[in-house]
Amino acid sequence: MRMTSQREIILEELRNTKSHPTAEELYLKVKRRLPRISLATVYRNLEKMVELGLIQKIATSGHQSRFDGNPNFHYHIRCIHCGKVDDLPIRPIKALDNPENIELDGDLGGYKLVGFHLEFLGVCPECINKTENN
Amino acid sequence: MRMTSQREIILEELRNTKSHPTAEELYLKVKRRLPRISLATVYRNLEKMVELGLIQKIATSGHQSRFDGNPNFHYHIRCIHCGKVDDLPIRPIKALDNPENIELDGDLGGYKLVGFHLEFLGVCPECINKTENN
DNA sequence: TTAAATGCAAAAAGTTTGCACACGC
DNA sequence: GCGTGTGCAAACTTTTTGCATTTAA
Repeated sequence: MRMTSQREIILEELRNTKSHPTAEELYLKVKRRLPRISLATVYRNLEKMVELGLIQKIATSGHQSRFDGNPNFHYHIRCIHCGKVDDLPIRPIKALDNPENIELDGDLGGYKLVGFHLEFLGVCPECINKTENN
Repeated sequence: MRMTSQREIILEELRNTKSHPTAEELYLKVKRRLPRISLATVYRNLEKMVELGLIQKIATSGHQSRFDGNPNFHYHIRCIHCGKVDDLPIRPIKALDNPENIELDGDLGGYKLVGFHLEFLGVCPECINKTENN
C-alpha cells in the first residue's frame, strides 16, 4: 500500500476520535487539513484499511456505516435516537465467544457457522436529556 | 388500518415464504397477482406492518433490508456470500435474554441499555457448494 | 363522504465508479 | 517510468416523498 498524505491523515484523524464517525463526518475533519480531498477518496481508503484490518467498519443496520480506528474486538452500543455509536467496555460473553459454544436446539439448515454480529442498543446521555426536557 | 387488496396480498405473500425477501423481491412476487402495484406501496405497507408488530424488519448491515412474516422473536443467520437470511432454531442465549443479565466490566458511559441486536453469520448450503466446486 | 391508501415519477441519501491527471516508489 | 491513488462528476442502489387520483369504511 502506497503511503499518501490522504491515507495518513484519514487514519490519523480516525484514531484521534473517540466517536465512531461516518465517512462523511471524517471527510469533513480531514478536509480541514487537506482542503482538496474528495469524499470518494475517504470511502476508498476506509474500505482498503478495513480489508487490511487496520480499522473496523460498523455497518449499522439501515443507517450510514461508521468507522472505528481501533481494530481490536470490542462491543459497541448504538443510540436508538441519534444513531451515535460508542464503545461498550463489557466482558466478552461466554456463550458467544466461540461458535462452538452456541447451544443449538436443532440443526443449522446446512449453514456453516462463521461468527455473529452483536450490537447493543440504548439511549445516549444527550438523548436521555432531550427526552427528559420534553 | 384500512384493508386494501395490496396490503392483504403483500402480507399473504410474505407469510407464504420461508425465505426473508427484500422489498423488491416481494414486490416482484406480489406484482404477479397485482400487476399495477408499485414498489412504493410495498415499502409503505411493510413499514406500517413493522410498526404494528405484524412482521419483522431485518435491517442487515450494509445490504437491503429483508422482511420476516413471523413476528415472534427468533434468531437469524445471514450468508456472508450471497446475503440470504434464514431462521436459526437455537435456544435463546441466557446471557442476553435480558439487559440486566449482561455482565459489565465498567460503566455504560451514561447510556440507558435498551436491548441488543444479534445476528449470526455463516455460509449457506448453496454457497458452500459453489465454493467447493471452484 | 372523506380520510387513508395508491401509482407514478422524481428526489433523497449513501456509496461506488469511470476517467484523466498526479505522484509515490 | 510504472502503476497506484486522487479529484471530480456522474452513476448507482435503496428507500422516501409529493401529488393527483382512487378506494374502503
